[in-house]
Amino acid sequence: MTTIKDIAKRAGVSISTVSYSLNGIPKVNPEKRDRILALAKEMGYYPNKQARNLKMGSSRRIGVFTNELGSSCLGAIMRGIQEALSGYDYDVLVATVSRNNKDRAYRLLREKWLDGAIMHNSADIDLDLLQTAGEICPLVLMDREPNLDVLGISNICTMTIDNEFATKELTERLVANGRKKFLFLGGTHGSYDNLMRFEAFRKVLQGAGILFDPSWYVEGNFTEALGYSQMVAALGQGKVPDAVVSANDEMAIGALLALAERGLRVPQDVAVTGFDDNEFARHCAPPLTTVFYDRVGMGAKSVHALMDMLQGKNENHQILIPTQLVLRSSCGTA
Amino acid sequence: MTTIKDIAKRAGVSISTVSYSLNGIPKVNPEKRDRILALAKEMGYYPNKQARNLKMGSSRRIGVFTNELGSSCLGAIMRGIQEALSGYDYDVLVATVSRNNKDRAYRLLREKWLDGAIMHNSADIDLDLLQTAGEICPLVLMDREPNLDVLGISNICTMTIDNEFATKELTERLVANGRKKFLFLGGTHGSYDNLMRFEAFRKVLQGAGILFDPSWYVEGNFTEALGYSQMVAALGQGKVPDAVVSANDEMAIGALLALAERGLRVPQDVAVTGFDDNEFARHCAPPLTTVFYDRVGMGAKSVHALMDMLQGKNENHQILIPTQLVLRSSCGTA
DNA sequence: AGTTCTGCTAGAATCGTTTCGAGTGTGATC
DNA sequence: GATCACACTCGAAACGATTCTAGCAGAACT
Repeated sequence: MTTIKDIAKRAGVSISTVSYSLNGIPKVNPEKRDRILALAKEMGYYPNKQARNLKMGSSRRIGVFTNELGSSCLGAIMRGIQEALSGYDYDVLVATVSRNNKDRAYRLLREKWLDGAIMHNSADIDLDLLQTAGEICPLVLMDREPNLDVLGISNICTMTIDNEFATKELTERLVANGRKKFLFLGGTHGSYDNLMRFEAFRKVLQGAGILFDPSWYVEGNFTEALGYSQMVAALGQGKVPDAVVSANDEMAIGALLALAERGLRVPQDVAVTGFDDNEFARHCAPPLTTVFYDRVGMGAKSVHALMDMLQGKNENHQILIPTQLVLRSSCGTA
Repeated sequence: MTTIKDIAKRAGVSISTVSYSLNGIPKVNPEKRDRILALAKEMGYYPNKQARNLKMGSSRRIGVFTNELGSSCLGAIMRGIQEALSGYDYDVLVATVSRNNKDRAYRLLREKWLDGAIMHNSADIDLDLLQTAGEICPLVLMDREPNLDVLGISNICTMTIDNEFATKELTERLVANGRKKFLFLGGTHGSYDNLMRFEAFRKVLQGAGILFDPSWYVEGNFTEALGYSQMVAALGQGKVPDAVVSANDEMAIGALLALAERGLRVPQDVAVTGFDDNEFARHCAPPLTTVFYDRVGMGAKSVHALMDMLQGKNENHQILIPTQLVLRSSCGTA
């Protein structure tokens, strides 16, 4: 590691002169500055960010917290984050946080001097952790109720998918298609997305004068496995719908499997829809009608929101991510 | 930010005493130490890692470099990395590196004081970047030729999938199934994985006395789109195989689409295989025979390898990731 | 000639830690 | 009573940077 001191010694000047030269502060004799710059290059000098940040009181680092690192969804978001961040001189620290390892998350937040953080799938993150986080640095919250101001947390942006519009569009389509017996395959209890999707769904049915039996809401956890088993259970109880609206794609896939096993044809007998437009939605049998939203864009937007907040702009901003209905054969109206 | 100084002042002791107490160094009067610890807690003290690391000369941070952040494959690896890392007190910095943004990668490496780095998809990373990286910190290289010692790079582990075994198993199965006219759907030129897979494939055919026309190797780039278009092109040129071996799942899916469009039945007319056991391999029509390997485990192993190297153990170790054939209906022998 | 201004440079303090070396007071030993 | 070990504590120097303050030339003014 060559340091600023080494350069100063070799150049026969003081460290302040070197620092000024390196930072382009126009105090130094241009000739001398060029000599120092050349020397720095020759000696392979790279500034020690650790020291620099300590002195400057910022870390130029943002954190990304999530509880489901493996998901392709986060992958896309991360890509967006990275791409957007390459414009600013920041880097990214990634950490998983779940209910189990809260203290680790706390420690991370306080020790690492994050300049900002993006919380993904934050519905699963404890409120007091959020509060703590919000006190430390600006935050972008994904998939979380957008009315956090109640808690007195400032310095926060929320970013949510336009679940309402998407589900409305989707459900109306099914209604127009003549479907009458709806089954809703719900996600994890407490999930904001799930709640919003179900609410919008219910409202459309209500508006259309279609009776929805609450027992036809079956609760899954966003996984294919539970989508399958809950669908099997429902069919076993004689709940044979002509439309299954699933809170996400994975569960919809599970439902497709269960329906196929029972000999029910999709979409002739039952229409099935998902949400997310996952990689396999296009490829399953039959291809799944679902809702797309730009995840890479979400990542990028979250970065820009964070950077805005770091500059004192646009606090408590609420970002709504637009959606797009992707019609495929599983819903029978493609 | 409460600092060690604040605590010292409030406790009426010197900062060194506080530091000793906080670090459990048994020099301090136990009573006083407890008092200081309590005070630290009360004041909400968290050590500033930035300062600590500067003093200690390490960052307790590893970097993960990749060129394809969005992939679900990396997602799983990241999960493994995080899980394994939670045992050590390290955190993770993620960066994308491609041929285009080399300087950024260089800067990152030199400025961030990484204690180690994991290079994913490193086949796409320039050699001199690797060399630089290797000089700075220990490295784990994924998907890269395992004979780097030639270059005089030390402090490196490589981690590769057992492409040879997997492809051998797969191809032999197809041969035993009576397939004769093979088409190989290759991945990006220069990819280590692709090369190894093709080599193993060719060897099996040779051993079985089956002639392989080199023009029946069609080059894709691991994407579904090119898998599709290359398959269409091949069929258009009259290359109608009875088995398509694809270097990965995505291209295999593309091929499935192309074959279906031509009215060729899978697996009756054509057997199709993939590689990776992606999320959708199970769900496509027909379900895809492919090769599974434990990506979460790869992440974890890479961390352990890195930690070993940090302790001066097991340099230049080569890790082979075992594979598992996943038989589904697309190959006709399930 | 004396003063002020300007351009450049050096020194020192600082960020929040760790840790060495030196210093204190106490009790045990010679 | 002097010596010494011991337990404890403190001050100060680092780590590698930034930046304030002050100083020193020489030029330009009165």
